[in-house]
Amino acid sequence: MTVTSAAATHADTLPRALYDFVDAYDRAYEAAATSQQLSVAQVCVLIRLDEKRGMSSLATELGCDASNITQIVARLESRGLVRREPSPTDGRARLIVRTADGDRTKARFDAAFEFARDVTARLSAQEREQLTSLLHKAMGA
Amino acid sequence: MTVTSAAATHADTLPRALYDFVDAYDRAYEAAATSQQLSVAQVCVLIRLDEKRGMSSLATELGCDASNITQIVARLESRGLVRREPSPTDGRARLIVRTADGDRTKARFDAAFEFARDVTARLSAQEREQLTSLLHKAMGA
DNA sequence: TATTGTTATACTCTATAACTATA
DNA sequence: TATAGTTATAGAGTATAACAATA
Repeated sequence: MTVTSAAATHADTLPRALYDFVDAYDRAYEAAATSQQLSVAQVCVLIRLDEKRGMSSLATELGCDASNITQIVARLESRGLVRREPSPTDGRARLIVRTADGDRTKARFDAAFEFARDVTARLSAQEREQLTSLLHKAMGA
Repeated sequence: MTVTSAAATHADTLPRALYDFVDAYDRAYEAAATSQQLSVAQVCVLIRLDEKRGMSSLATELGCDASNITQIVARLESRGLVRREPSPTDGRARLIVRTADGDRTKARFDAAFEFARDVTARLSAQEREQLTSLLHKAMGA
């Protein structure tokens, strides 16, 4: 998804601000992934491996098919960023583990994704609190 | 589905709220596209055709390669949602035009994308103004 | 020479269906 | 029977490179 937050006359409406903000976020996220030669999908898996876990758990959380996870994990594994271990409790399952190399790559991704830090830096403590609260409310939290 | 997704825990920090909000927005956007049998990329092109325009202009705005646009437009054209016209002023260029059917499909997409309307409905007038303003500031506007 | 757009190619994401091994 | 994961397959997005036609 992509957009131009063009300086439209007075596109000062909330829907437009939402669109532009999400677009900026998504672009920054993808750029950070690309900086580590990763796709967004690969990052989505990599960052969810702070603890070892099974594929079906990942598929559920990411809202995609299990066969999808198989392929993404296979690519991450071929690059040495994760590895598969047999589950000690379930003979069918495999646990995905992020390797030390994967840890370093994730850390570099985090460092490259400056967007959230920029947002934080541009707002006062009170504004940050306000924004956090408004976003929760906007989502129906 | 896209693997761009969300998570389960609920930390009250701004970075986390940003991530969750963008994830919710992206998922809703994709669902609206899917409801019209469109990909997100196809929607991105379709909604930018309120006026006829060339491919390179679209490629620049969307931040992708021109060959990419060629393919997306070809798929939209094969479904009758857009058509290509020769440019009257530049023999190399083609102008992309959204057809009447494309107009209707875009309108149905807009109707299906309820996210922004939901956000609006959940906030008071003052909160909407606050959020709009905070998002602009957060982006460095 | 530079630009507009296309074609060919290759890789990735994604879902569906069929399959295995295990529960 | 149901679940965890894989394989095969196919459609779509994406970029790069090479190309044609025009500016």
